[in-house]
Amino acid sequence: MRRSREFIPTSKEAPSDATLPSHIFLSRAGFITQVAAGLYNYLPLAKRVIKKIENIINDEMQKAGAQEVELSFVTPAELWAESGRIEKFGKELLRFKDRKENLFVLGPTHEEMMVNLVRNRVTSYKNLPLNLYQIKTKFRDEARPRFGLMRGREFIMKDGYSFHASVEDLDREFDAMEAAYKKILNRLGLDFRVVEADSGAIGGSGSKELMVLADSGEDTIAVCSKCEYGANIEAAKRSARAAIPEAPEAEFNKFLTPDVKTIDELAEFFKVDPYYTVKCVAKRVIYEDESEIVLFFVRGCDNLQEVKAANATDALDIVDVTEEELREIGLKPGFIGPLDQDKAKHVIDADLKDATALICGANEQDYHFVGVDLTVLSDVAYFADIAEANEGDVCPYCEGELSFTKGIEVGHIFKLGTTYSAVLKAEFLDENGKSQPFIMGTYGMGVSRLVAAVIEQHHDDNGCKWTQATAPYMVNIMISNIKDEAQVELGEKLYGQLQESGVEVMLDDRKERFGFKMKDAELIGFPYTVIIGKELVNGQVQIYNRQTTEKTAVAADDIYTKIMELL
RNA sequence: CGGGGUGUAGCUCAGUAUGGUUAGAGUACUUGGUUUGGGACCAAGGGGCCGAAGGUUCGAGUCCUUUCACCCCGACCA
Repeated sequence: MRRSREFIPTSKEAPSDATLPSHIFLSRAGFITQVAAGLYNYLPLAKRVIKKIENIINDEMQKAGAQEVELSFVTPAELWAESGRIEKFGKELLRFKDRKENLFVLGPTHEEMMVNLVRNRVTSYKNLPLNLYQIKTKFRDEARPRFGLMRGREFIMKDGYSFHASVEDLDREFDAMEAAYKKILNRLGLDFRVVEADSGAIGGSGSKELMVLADSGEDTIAVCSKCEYGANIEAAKRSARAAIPEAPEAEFNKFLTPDVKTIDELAEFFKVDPYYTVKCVAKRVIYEDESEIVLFFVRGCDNLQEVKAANATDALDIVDVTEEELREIGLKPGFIGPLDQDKAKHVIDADLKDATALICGANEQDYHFVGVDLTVLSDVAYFADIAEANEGDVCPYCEGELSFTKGIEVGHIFKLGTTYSAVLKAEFLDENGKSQPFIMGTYGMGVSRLVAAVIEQHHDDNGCKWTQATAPYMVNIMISNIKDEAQVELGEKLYGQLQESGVEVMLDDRKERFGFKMKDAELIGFPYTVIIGKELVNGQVQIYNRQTTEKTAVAADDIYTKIMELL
């Protein structure tokens, strides 16, 4: 393509609200423009990148035996009512009526549609397994879209669904999809981690996220220093502490602790490590029809992990409570301990099971207990893993240390089991002629988010640095001075040669100055720019490598061969 | 959904406390000229319902009311 002809509106300034590099550079380099909150147009360059990513996904899905379909974007709300998700998804589902007053939604994900497609069409175990996927625009009416393509309301996602006759077969497919997803991300040239994750609202067991590592990532992930273990902070596990501080020695007793309310104050007051204190985090736990106050107890050195807490209580949601609400049910904020079980439901962190030598609130204004032995609660209290892993904690699988890093969630795979097939009555006949719901898996990958993720991981102050697999064009031929006939001649010749060879090449034939065109090339991020400029009189041109930002001199006669070697 | 902010040229923004010629700058765009290795310079141009509706006033970008949109922090987020 000739740069003078292609629609690439680059600009010096980014939209005022853009904060992430991907948002800034994709806007400035003319890949995307914003239309409304969370809605973007993809311009020619972005479209090329998207197609490349889609091609790689298609290729790997093909190899893994998955089949591509495309389901309608507008979907009948009835299906969502049938699965019960019309309530759960809430306002994120964009609903509207057609001229006949029938209610429809714009698909935010397609479990229902895919199950509906397969049910009553696949009816025998002989036709299983089956893996169907699509790459399609999705719509979620996010409360707060932000970060450009990273979190739009309209976005492109590859979503796949597999159907199996047995759990073992689902496990096999799940592993195969994980392997395929890894191949895709490797081919795209991304640095990523596969991490254990919370299953979220969609339900199911076995859930892994594919995280592209980038400082701007919205998710915190814990990774082990020694083994492959990685997990979203929401699901991160840990082994018991290796170095346990020396235990304070004290007989069980009640102590006057006036105004000592926080863990810091408490640890300071008794001169003990916070490890030996008990922290109470009170929350209001929301269920489908009701809510209640639940007291969560963790060690003073730990924090409550709310997703774990919600899972431990089967809650739909967890919200903060005020001190006033606690007083109303007879609790003393700042002095709440786990020994009185009668005022509210308790959940105690598993790490406190059988713990001794503790200091905790006495449920009495200005008093704490010391020398507390929680073994008395071992059989009566409810213990669960509700504490958030900390940096420096011990890996649950080896003796390595956990550290935190930020990641962009670009893929999520789950074992759904029969969650959807059961409610939607999608069944097949097994070997014994018995009717069974399909055992399902689901595999998502954010295509438009991947475009942003590539830039988050591959950019510098001057712009994008596309990886070889994602670059909209591999080579940019820059004619420094368009009035110099020799430069134009060589540029045109090389342009023709590269096109002949099937190289995706751009010819910058604009009547602009050298600096302007270089800045533009860097902003867009072509992997290689051939600079045909003033050195041509000496028979030399240069290759600018966007990755290394180095320029290499090459004899003009050899430039075609040199470029072909690089690709 | 709570709290806050902003809507003026394609883009980034002044101007609004105190109403008053024809509404500005930078950038981008058009034309001519100079320039040609890191977003150049000179000159001449085109481009605005000042988010929308209503009101106050002789007069509103500016004051009042309503409304819409976008953004930021938080909650939420397969």
